[in-house]
Amino acid sequence: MRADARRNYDRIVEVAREVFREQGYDASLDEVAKRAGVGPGTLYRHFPKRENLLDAIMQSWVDRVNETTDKALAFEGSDRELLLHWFEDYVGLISLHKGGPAKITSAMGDPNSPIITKCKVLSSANDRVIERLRADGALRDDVETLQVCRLVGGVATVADQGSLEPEAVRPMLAVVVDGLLK
Amino acid sequence: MRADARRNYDRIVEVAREVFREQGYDASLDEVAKRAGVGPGTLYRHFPKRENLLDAIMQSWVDRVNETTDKALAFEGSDRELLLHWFEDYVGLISLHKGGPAKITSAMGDPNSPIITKCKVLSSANDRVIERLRADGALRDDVETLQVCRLVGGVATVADQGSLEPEAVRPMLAVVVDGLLK
DNA sequence: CACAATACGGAGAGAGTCTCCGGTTAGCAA
DNA sequence: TTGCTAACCGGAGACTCTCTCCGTATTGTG
Repeated sequence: MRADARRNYDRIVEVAREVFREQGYDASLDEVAKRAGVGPGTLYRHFPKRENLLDAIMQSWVDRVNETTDKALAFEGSDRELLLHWFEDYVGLISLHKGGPAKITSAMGDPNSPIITKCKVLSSANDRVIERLRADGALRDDVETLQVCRLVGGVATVADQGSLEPEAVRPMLAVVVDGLLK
Repeated sequence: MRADARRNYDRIVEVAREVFREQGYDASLDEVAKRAGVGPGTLYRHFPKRENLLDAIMQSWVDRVNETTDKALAFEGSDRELLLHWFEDYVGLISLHKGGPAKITSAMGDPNSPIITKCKVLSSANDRVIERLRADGALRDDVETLQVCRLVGGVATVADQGSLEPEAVRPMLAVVVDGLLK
């Protein structure tokens, strides 16, 4: 990759992160290009689809997912509390910007999504927590990771679209937790 | 309302129902107008916002909600089965077209939404079921209707956006049911 | 049958997406 | 340094969708 291309690529990602945070995932890409000081052509060459841009934005986010999971697993307390905290973390992780929870959760089941590798990261993280609980014998038998991701993703999506406070989200997550544990 | 206005109004609603079913809630409104044989001006005069059109579409749907609720309450079986069946019905009721679950569920908490009266209908229906279970002493103490609507709406939203089969949705609803019952 | 009042519809402004291609620049070889 | 070429840039513009404005047409009434 040529140096000027790299420069533009990085700048676009940086600006897009900012714009998406301000205006949500539906923000105008031409505005992103404008703010990054490049033409629309440059943006669309680097990121043919909106989701390719999202994928690039989420590159650095992977580390945060893993760190968060480590901390969640190191938690000392009841299984119930552990799972509830993890779900709250999970919601936080996918709520990067307005529209994020829906986008990420629906990409979860689509092998052709440009952000599928990011979904895999998240799914694996969730799996670590689930397996830990399963090993404790705390979980119901028929629970699978994808299902859990969808359930918690659903709560996050509703919270995102209804601009709910964390205090309104917790009780919903608690219901899911209770439904999953023995 | 003048006769020609009434005619156009009805025709637009009828066509919109069809177009939304075919293409989802994001369908072009100009296309709706075109198919209804009216100009865009006419459509936007009757329905200033997309949601006003949705509200009109859902007018006849109210009866179906009430009928479905009656049937659900007449169910003879365990509380768990009753609630699971009701949730499946609920998902079906809000899955009128692609984008429906998200739209309806997020309008649930917004008093200014044009479809708020429809949300109230749904919320009341859900309340009837919840209260019946509460009277049986089957429910946890801190359960409230709005929360339940959001939880099930979240599942429906995820299912809608991921084009999930009913067989994939049922286990998720079962988790919610187990989390709500004592 | 005439005449308000009401409603129609399409041209077009504005915003967003995305492409195409003439012009520019980086990086390398001499 | 200079010159060359592959790689890259950027913006004009085609297309789509939303929504408005206003001259024209239709309805229902006195």
